[in-house]
Amino acid sequence: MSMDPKDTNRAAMRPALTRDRIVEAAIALVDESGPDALTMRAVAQRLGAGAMSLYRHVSGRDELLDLVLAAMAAEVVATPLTGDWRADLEAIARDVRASLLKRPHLTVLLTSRSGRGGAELPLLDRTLGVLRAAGFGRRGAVMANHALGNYVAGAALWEAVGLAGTTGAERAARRQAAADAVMALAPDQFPALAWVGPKLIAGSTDDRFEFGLACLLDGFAAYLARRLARA
Amino acid sequence: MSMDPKDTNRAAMRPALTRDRIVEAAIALVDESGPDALTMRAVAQRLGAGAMSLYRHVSGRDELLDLVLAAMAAEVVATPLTGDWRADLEAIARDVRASLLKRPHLTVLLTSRSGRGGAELPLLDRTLGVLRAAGFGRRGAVMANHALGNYVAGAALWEAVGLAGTTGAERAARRQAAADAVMALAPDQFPALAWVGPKLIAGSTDDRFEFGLACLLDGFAAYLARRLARA
DNA sequence: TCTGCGTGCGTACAACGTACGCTTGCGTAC
DNA sequence: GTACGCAAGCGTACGTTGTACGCACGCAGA
Repeated sequence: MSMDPKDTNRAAMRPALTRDRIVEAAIALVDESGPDALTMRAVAQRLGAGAMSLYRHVSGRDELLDLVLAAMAAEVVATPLTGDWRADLEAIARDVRASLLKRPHLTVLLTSRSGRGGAELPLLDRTLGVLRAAGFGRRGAVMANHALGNYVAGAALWEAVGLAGTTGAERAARRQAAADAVMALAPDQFPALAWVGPKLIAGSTDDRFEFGLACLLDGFAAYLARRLARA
Repeated sequence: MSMDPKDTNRAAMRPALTRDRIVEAAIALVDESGPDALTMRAVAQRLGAGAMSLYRHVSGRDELLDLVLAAMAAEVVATPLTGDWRADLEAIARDVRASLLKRPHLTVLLTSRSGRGGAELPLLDRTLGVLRAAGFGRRGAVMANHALGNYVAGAALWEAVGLAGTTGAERAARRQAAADAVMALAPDQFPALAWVGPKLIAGSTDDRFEFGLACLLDGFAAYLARRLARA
């Protein structure tokens, strides 16, 4: 009797709860329904489980968020390095940005949370390695890493916040509305804004990202040149 | 009887509720007790009022957050411009960073929220004006503005998250703990990390900010030089 | 004096995170 | 076969949150 397959009165006929399955469900939930949807009850329901069952595998909502962050960090692709430091740093920056923008809701959710888990350590090591090979000293490498990280994080966060309205059409409409609002301002109050005019929303966000990245790397190159000249 | 000063059975003997007073109380609350303390009930209590009274002046928590954001943006000091574009951009970047770091809790709270109010327009106009005078074209000015904004926002956010543990002593301890954790890693797993070693936390955050800022502005200068050469 | 009407607030409700303790089924010792 | 222990799952309950609803009061105009 105990082996009777009909004995499914328990909801036990399901893949069993694990940390990984919980994290996966949480990510899917946020992807579909936005950051506010990440509640313990919703995650549990998605797994066909009761809310309190999650606490057998996760110490609480906070830890779940940390695990989600770690899972995202682990997903950052590791483009093979070429040996050209500039190309390598560009690749790293683009990969990280792409990973963050793939899940804008989570990006917004997670930027207000430090790296409590060490999930970003491989990325950090990669970046520092490239900087070292490029000729940076220890101090310079640390500072350059921070500069690059700050820029990429800031850009991705800004874009992710703007992507909160999910659909592409809605995003375009919002951009246009913002531009119209700016255009409607008194030109004498904001002369520079009036000067740029519609160009304020011209160009893709990709282009903007690349511009800033190029400027930053130009700065790195200049620093390296000065450093080399001193030696 | 109605004019009897003893008629204070109502709690009406208080400065009266206004949007401004509510926003002010909210900011003070977050400053003192962290982002989680910003609840409608807590704000009301700080004003000696009932929770629902706030809703006469503010449509809800969301609008209150927007108002707080606007108040912070309005607080950014406007250092007089010198005419030297590089010095002016540096001053703007430092002012914004300083304003954000003055209230790290609020910075964390607000970065996940786009500028729904137009409070940052004066700043935007200022920056674009400097870029225009520096010789940027419309498109270039917009991109440079974004690059600078992304960097400053990213740096300030990152620092603000780290500053969540309020006291200076606690911050230092946390930094040291993080460094120790990194040092304890297997050097063969993270060779570049082992290479930088204790330098990972050397230097002030101010220095790091200045380094990235200088690199970015070097990149701007290079762009301007190329642009001038083409013309 | 009567009639609004804006301001403040008390109550109530749904949703949240989660502490506590019960049930249930399996692995092992006798 | 029987008893036991243990871990996984979950039901209930509590405190806290944002806020909808409607009442009470004091002052303006008739």
